[in-house]
Amino acid sequence: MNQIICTVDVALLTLAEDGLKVGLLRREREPFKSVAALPGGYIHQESDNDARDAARRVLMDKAGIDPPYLEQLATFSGPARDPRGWSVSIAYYALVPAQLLEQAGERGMTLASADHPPQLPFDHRAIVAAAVARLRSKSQYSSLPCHLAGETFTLPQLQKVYETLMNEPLNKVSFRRKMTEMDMLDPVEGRLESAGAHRPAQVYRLKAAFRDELQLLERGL
Amino acid sequence: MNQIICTVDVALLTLAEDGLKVGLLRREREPFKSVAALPGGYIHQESDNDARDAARRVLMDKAGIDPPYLEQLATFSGPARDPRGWSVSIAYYALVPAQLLEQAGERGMTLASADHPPQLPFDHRAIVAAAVARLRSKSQYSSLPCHLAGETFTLPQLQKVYETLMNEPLNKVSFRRKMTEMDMLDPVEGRLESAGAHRPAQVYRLKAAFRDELQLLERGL
DNA sequence: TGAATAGTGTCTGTAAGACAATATTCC
DNA sequence: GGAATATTGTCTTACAGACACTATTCA
Repeated sequence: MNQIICTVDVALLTLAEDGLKVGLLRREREPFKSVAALPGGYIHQESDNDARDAARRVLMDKAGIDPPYLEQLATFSGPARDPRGWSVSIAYYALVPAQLLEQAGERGMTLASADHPPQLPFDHRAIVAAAVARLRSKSQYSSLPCHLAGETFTLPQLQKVYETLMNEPLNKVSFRRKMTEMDMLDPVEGRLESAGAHRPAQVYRLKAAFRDELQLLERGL
Repeated sequence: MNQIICTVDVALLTLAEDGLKVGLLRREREPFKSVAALPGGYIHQESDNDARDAARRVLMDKAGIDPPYLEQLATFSGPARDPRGWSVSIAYYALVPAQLLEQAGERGMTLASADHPPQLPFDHRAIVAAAVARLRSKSQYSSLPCHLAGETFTLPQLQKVYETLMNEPLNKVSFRRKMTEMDMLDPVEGRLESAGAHRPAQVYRLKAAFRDELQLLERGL
């Protein structure tokens, strides 16, 4: 009997100077051997305790990345998305600060625009589009973007992250009021200077309670 | 080689007098034969064009229901959730007005509390919990609850639906302002009287554009 | 006419955005 | 001191909720 192919794929998202990026790797095997695609692979029944485990394993094995934020996105399925036959891909998306991706660059990972990705095999463009939509949607009313800002960051930096994701300028006073209200940041001793001759900004880090769990806002922004 | 089991399960949600309900069917086969569970079944590679098709087919075949709203919820997976072995269940949730479920009652469907479901096989309780959480979350800021109100409904009826889902009373004036702002309802000619001696309410129906697509609110409620 | 609920007008408090003043750093 | 950006204070505007009034039906 013809069996359904069960895989996981991960849209690894990060924020670069020129916008939101998705990480791609050249495929090591057929189909689409040596074509750039989302990191993905078969579920291993012996070693994976669930699909999330499989996604983590794939990221670690193929890119050397242990993502600080990983969430199930959606499952893509059908007879035509994979030339090998009827397939199911449980898709995840991960958020990684730009710094962390540098290591992965050495392992062959390249970054492509997440908003206008190049041609990709399978239905990976649909997966990327869904990941970007999910990220943008959740950015409206949650702490999700913090995971793109890195381990520590200043409020002006974090505001720029939100602004890039939401694609609109935010009111500085309102933004700070919201961040205070969310009560999810811890100030880090010492401060940080930016480009130079001006007042340095306070450095913050996400409170431990919000590393794995999102903080939601009642009214958005 | 041991193959992964690929199934779909559907949490069929409806609103009764005493709260949110989930539809259960007695299983026709092993495992858990004749135990009440969510409607579900194998993906059929020959006939299903994707997992959503499988979910529709399962609902139609086993309950005779063509749900007005059906959305992918999440995928549950692991070696232990199904005694047959490592399995993947692509879970969906469907919203059905109470009226529509009456037909299904004749086909053996029973309703259980969705908030406090009885013991269920597999990880069906987790699926129900996820479906309820998703519904409640989306009710805050979208037109989703309309699909529980039936084909046509009055604004007071719709407000009660929202109130039940959100588990809090809503301001009448604000609620109506929001509904007007969302601009998703068409008034139906004629009116409707409720329990009797008082002014009848205008009957509305969802505009066609919002039958399959949700309308989202900027600020919630 | 009275009871009951539908639908609307209006006031008030709260929260978001605009604007601007103050703070702190490097040169 | 001057430039530049961080941070905070305050005013204005928009919107959500409270309250109350009008509308419409049935008995």
